[in-house]
Amino acid sequence: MTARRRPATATSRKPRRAPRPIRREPRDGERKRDTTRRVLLERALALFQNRGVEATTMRDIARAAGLSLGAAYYYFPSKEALVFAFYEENQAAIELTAARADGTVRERLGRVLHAKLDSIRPHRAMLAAIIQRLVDPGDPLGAFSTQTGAVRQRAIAIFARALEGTGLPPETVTVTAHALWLLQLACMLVFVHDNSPDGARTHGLVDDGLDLLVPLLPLLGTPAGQAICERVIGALGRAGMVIAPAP
Amino acid sequence: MTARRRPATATSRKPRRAPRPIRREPRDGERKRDTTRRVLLERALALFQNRGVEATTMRDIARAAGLSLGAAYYYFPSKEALVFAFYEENQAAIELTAARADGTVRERLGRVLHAKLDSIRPHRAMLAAIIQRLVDPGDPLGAFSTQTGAVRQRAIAIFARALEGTGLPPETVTVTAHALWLLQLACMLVFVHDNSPDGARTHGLVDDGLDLLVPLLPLLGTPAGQAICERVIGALGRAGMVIAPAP
DNA sequence: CGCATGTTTTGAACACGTTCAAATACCGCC
DNA sequence: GGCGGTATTTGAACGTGTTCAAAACATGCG
Repeated sequence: MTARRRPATATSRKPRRAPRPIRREPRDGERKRDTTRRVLLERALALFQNRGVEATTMRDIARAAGLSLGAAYYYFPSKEALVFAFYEENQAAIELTAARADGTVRERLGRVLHAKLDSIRPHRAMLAAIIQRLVDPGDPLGAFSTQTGAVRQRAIAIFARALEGTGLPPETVTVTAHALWLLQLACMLVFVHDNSPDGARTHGLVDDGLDLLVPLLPLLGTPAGQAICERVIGALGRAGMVIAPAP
Repeated sequence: MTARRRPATATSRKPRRAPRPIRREPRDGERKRDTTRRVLLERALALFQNRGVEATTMRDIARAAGLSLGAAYYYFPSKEALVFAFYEENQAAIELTAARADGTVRERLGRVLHAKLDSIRPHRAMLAAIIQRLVDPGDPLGAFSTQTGAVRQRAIAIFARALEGTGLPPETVTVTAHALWLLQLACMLVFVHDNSPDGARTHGLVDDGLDLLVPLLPLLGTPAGQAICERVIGALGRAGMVIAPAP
């Protein structure tokens, strides 16, 4: 599969060879360090998308960026860190496209969820390799960790904004936004392994789910619905989970 | 973390050494093959629980069972396979303890969920390492895969039996049992990283959740509830997911 | 320039999961 | 016992992610 290597002669200290010269053109006012880092990340994401995360080795990435293996680790402490960089980039991109506030609640929620799916479609193969970690509460790169808290809060805020037309009290909106974010995570889980054309099956599931859930939203404004929200917040609080309002 | 090894002298072809003699006493009417397999599994699970899955190497397992590395792979094709063996054992154990049919629906469901948590408590450290794979639909060892289908169906059947007193139509019971199984998976996800004494937080969450949900179950019997069930089944069907009735 | 100090780069070494050809044990049959 | 075939066992080798001491480069200062 790879080149055969010689029996590793234990003590073969050669003098350093001259490094291969690969262009890494800097951008405006960019430090050399930042240029190298950016190029490394670009090549890594390209490889991830072409071959998948698992199949891309750190040696591949380093070679594609014209660096040695160790240099790659100098800029990113682990392969995961490169993956997380993608995660952040994706969330920033979606905030730009899906945050419009016109239309009905149903339309706005549909736009957010469909946009999310569309934005990750090119990276499905890649996400399939890491989504397992996303849903692991113990993983520092997981969607629930404190490290990714900022990204998560921004994502939840988008749902909260989409709920603005409902007239529900703020606390209820916050709870519902959290629930919708969880729903989105579940949709991603399904989408990543959906091999129907354009992921039509998952998109259809999103629409069916929203058609079912959105008409029920006003019920959360009734006394009974409020009581349920209170109890959910109470139960989660007792379990040590804090539902923070969106900023 | 592990012992440092010497510089790996590259070309040290020694003749075969005599194998270390470690007792593997057979049980009644057991083939030698089965004895070795059983001992290997026992030692592996013990190591998993003491040190966690990640920290336990296949070399450790082989050594603990008095085998060489290759021999371990002769019996189990991968480390995962050893983990899956635990999964099956655990499910078989819980079926014995949690399948009693007396008490109210609330009591029966509580018994099933609490028993599940109790049964995995000794293995929390171990599950923390594999639960990520459990929730990955693409993983052959995941809870959703066809390979684990038999175990999953048995687990869902337990919930269906616990719902018998509700008087809901069979189809509704089936849907609800699937939903409860999903809920159980979520509880496991929480439980695995719950460091409160005896996992009290998660157990409390289970009770709070059931207190909230069980009183709503009769609503599923109303025409509106029936309609929702129909639509859920329809949506899942269009998405290519089949809800199979328990046997 | 010479030298020191910090930044970047290098590749060998490490432990891991897994594979495999070969060696050894086992067992029925003569 | 000896023979032949199967079952089991062995450990070196492979490719992987990651670490690390040292080398190479950059920059500031006399």
